Amino acid sequence: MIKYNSSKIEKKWQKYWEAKKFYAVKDKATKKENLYFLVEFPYPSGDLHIGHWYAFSVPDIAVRYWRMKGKNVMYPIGFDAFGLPAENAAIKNNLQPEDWTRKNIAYMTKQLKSMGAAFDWSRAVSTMDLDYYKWTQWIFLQFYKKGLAYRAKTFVNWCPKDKTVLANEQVINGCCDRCGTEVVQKEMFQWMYKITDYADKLIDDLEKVDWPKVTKTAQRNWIGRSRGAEIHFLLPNSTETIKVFTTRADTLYGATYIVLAPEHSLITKLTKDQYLDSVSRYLETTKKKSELERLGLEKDPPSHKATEGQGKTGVFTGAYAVNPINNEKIPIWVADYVIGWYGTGAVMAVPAHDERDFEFAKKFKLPMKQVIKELSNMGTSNVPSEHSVSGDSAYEGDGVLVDSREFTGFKSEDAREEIVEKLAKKGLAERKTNYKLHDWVLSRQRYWGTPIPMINCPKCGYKPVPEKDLPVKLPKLDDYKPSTDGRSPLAKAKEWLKVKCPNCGGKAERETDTMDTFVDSSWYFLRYADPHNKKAFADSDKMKNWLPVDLYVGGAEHNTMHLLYSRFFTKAMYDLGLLEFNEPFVVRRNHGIILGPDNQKMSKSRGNVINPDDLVKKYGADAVRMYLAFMGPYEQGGPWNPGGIIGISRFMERVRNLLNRIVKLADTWSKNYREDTSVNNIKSKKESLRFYESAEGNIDLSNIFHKTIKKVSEDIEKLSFNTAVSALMILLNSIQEETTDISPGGFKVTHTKTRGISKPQLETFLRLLAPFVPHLTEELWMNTLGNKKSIHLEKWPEYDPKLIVEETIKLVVQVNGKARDVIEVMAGLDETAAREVALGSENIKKHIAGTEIKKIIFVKNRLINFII
RNA sequence: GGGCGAGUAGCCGAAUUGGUAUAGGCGCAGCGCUUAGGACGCUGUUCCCGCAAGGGAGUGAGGGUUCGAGUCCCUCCUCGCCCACCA
Repeated sequence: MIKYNSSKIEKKWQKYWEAKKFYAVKDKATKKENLYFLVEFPYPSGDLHIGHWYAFSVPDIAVRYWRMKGKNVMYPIGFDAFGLPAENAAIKNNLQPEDWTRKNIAYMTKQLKSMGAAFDWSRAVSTMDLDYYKWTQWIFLQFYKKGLAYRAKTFVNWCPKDKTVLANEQVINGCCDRCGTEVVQKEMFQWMYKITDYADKLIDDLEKVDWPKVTKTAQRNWIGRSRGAEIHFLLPNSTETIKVFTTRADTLYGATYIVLAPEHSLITKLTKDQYLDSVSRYLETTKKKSELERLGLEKDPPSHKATEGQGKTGVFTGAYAVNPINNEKIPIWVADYVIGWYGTGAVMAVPAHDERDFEFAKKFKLPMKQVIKELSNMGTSNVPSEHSVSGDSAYEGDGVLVDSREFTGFKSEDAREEIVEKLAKKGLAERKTNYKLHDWVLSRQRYWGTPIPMINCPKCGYKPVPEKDLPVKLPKLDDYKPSTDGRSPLAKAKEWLKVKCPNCGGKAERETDTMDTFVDSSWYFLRYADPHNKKAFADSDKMKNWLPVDLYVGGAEHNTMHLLYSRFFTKAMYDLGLLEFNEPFVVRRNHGIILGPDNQKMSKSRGNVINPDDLVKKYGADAVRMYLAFMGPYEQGGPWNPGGIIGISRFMERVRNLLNRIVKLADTWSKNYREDTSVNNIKSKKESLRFYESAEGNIDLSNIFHKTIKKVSEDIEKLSFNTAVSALMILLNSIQEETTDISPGGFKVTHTKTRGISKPQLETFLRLLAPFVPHLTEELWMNTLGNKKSIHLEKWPEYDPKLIVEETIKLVVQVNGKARDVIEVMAGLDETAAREVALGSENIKKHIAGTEIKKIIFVKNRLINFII
């Protein structure tokens, strides 16, 4: 056999497909429905890892399948080119970020092409291209006009190492998600996107999309909608009130003190003189605390366990507030367990019914008052509650109110309504919904990003760059390193900085912050529909052809970042009349992560990194693709099994040998021996030939063929690639059992079972394999079988439901639920006949002998169960 | 602490949704390939008793529902991911 030179053959076909422009999809194809399959575009880190292969080459199977099914499938690719890692790497290597990134893009493009995926390179976009970020800026301006982009002073997450602000979503356990440095809180002026305007829609519209449950719940929790009320606590001798947010107005009678976050604006005003010292000391210490310390967490990132016994801290202000429901005077404390930015930054503490308040009250010996009783204790009010105040925990559940004047006896859910209602009439409360979601801080004090198209005029303030002046080009800077003062490096571009105010024409300066990379990637999927448009981010007719995205495959790490931002962009652009849909991705599927062979996350320091280039060199791209599809459920990922890929390699070799043998045999025989009856073994050889040339093929194989077509089709549609590969292996096993086996030296028939396979059947087999191993099947299709047109332009085989129906089935015969025999019977056998057959079995007779059959359970075409 | 998911052979994993548990692959073992070679072919491969026929046990642990449970319900254990003082 000729050795299969995978790298040579794969390159050959990649060039052929590219030259023929197979994958450059037209916006419209006659009589073909458009499908838009999207994978998350890669960050140009410089090297394609196995995870990229998993993310891109496996969905490519579905892309190729749907193309063969007659759809016009767009499968675009691009680069998320701006961002911190590129800039940091460039600093390290003493290069310009642009040069570093362009070099990586060039190299990764080469690597990506080696996958043999059906990417449409003619639509490739890169977020660092002027043509692209012009529109990132343009969209910013549209948002700005509608008040969806604004500048404000706010507490932000500041990474001291990367010297930039981070969005909330980019802070993991109080640390920078890029470098792991502990984040500090800083109050700064920042540009923000008003994503909070869309909080409700972002939650409610999750109903409309087919997304993984985890992603949906992650988004719901992240947005964190909670419905409750704001209650006003009065300050004696003052017109001011302290507003607190609560979801538990039913516990209002149990409020025994008020807690203000250290950031609360009223603290200095209301603190009594003799407490000023201790309060200001407390504020100082909290300021110095990191997020982690404030949470009472250990600093060690791996554990992050709550430190035992450390407990809560706080200080009394000397002031009191009046509970509006019962006019009780309760003390006002300051404690950092209350978060400044959430709700009103103040809470009413109900230690009897809230764990945190309980802990605090216990430590500072503050009173506790039980006002809720568990429902199970109803009617037995003399029995002390299990969760009495003197216990060691608070009762946080709903129940029945006690000690709450006219509301005593109310159920929690009713009391919540009634109490707020009563106070609202006096203007002392209002219903309120709060969200955990913050506005999205989009400005970054770094160089390598999209410049924010704003101008700061000393007279007129911030003014947008006129649209005609877009793009605001990112200037080349010799020293682009971040500065310690928090000012963006762009401030160093002295000439670039100077600009006329669009309002008054006076001297002004450009905004020097750049945008978060997540802004760039929040709309890239729109650009693919019309990537070369000079007049708009995308033409609306072209968008109609493709959008919204039909299937978006990517990693679960984007659940609360990219996927949330993209949805916000889509909704905001929809409201601006720029889009005709308000959800960007109809179907979303998360892929798993490939771990190292040691079941650990791949990392250089662990030395468990699998390099796809080496694998491609050794086994070929086809084998790598197919193995990744085969190794397990796609959503699950899992450890890389170094031995496993050999199985795929063997499978491919068997396919090759099968084709080569049969074609060679057929050729030789049709040329030399068709009419010759004198040669030994002529019968079986002739029979093989007859099968090969017959149109209907081997009837004995048609059942397995049609079953496989059905199975593989359904599995690909479900993205259940591993079981699809399995089915193909089973098919090959069946074919080989039924086919001529020839030794390499000659035409010796070694098996008696030989029945042969027809050319149409072989071709069907290759078509089924084409999405999985595009290069191998193309080689066999065009070279071995001599077809003129590419297999990737072929139609996907259809199955005939009639040929899937089994003639016989295996009837399982059970006695008392235990399988005792399996009998092959005609399909569709009814109970009476089945019982007769089953009772004929010796083994069944043995088990039933001497007893009476009490009951028979019969499942057609499956089993019969005798209960004795 | 909360949420979600998972646990099946030596390993990766299947299982028509409640109907023969372990398909397919890896690994391992045996045999074959009238020249070698293997990324070749065939056969076997859950455990225990048995020459075999056959029987018993068996899907993290324990219990339940059912003629029948990997699948449904309850309790618990382990692992993974996400969130986390959000009032």
